[in-house]
Amino acid sequence: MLSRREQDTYDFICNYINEHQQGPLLEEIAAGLGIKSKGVVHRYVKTLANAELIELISGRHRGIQLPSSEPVIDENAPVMPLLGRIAAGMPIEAIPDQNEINLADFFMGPGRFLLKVQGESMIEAGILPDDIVVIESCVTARNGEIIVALVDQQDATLKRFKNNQDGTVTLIPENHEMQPMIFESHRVHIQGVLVGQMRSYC
Amino acid sequence: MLSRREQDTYDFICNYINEHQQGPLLEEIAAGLGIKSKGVVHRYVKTLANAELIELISGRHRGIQLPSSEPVIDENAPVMPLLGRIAAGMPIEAIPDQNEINLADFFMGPGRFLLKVQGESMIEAGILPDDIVVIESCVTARNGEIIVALVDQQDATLKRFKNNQDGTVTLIPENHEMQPMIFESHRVHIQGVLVGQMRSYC
DNA sequence: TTGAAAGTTCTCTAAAAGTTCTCTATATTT
DNA sequence: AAATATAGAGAACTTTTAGAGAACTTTCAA
Repeated sequence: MLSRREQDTYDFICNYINEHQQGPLLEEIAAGLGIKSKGVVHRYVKTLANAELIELISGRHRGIQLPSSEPVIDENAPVMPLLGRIAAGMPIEAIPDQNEINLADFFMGPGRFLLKVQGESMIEAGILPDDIVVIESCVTARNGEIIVALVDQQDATLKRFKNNQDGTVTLIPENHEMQPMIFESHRVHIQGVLVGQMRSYC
Repeated sequence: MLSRREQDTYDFICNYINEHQQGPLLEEIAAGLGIKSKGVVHRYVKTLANAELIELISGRHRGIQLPSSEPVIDENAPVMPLLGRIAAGMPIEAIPDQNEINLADFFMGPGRFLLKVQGESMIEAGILPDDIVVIESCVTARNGEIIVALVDQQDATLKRFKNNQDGTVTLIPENHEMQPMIFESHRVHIQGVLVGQMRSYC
């Protein structure tokens, strides 16, 4: 986590490189932030380099760069062939421009985790008991998204989310045998939103 | 269970981080709750950290964070943390002896491929349009399995399989608006059986 | 090649923010 | 009535953040 002035320094560097296609001098950063000592700026710059937000070529004039993003190629990538669409019609209709799916790309991402589903409250959304759901951590959701919500710090459930804009929220099960539940907003804390689902039949 | 003011503090922190993308100062919380002493606020904050509702970077200014979804994900290995079961009950019930799922193990195997689902014929089995299904190639199936069947070398469909033992088979859609179809066995060729299913909400 | 310009490393200062106390008061429970 | 949990004030202290500036080393261009 960056302090205020570290953040300022980072913002300045990004803007500068954007405009000039080269890194700023320490003294330019200092002037830009209203700091008189380049030693101070150098301290911030080193912190940013440490956090790998920038790259620093030691000693070099204007040796501040944005990090070179080298795409890492995974040798044994979890890639499976995607043959086509299945339904009535031709035996199997090919899908143009997509002939494989990378499972990692499909499901994985920062802040994501899995939960096993218990109960039938989301059955009409195609989420069955013992399915695995992929959740991305966050604290807010848009209306209509399916979320993991913690009510009163006690009960975690998977439900469709609706903010009623009057200090209450509604958690909607996708099962016509169950009723939507209305809670005061402060009782409901969002743990994450649903981004994927998977099921094994073995 | 949290006391009233602890709950207030937690709500304030969540809202603050939501709006500002950074943690609040103790004095900002104090002002927000109408408390004059930052010592008091610090006591509440420590309780929340203790309950692991927030994370506290000791000493740091604005060092209040929402809990980092701890399990750090290695982008290169198709392994994701499996946190537990979700439903009513405890916040999240841990699953003993299984805390991660390897996507490759979960889905991949020799002779397996993917198909994208078109149509709603299997909707009551939790298989929706645009879902991806994992199929394992084979030429026979047991009753009750969901298979990819090719009828008259022309029409490939995903249906539940039943061998009637009288020279006919029944292909059963999981949608009460559609009718099961009976074919003479020689007209139906099994392409593979359903072993997995996945869906992305992004 | 050489000197100005730029980067690096330091020490020092001060304000801001977090931490740890003690003290008080009011409910609520036993 | 005593014990306990909750709620708040505020003082004293430590650590972090922010900045100034001096001394030094390295880079780079005339």
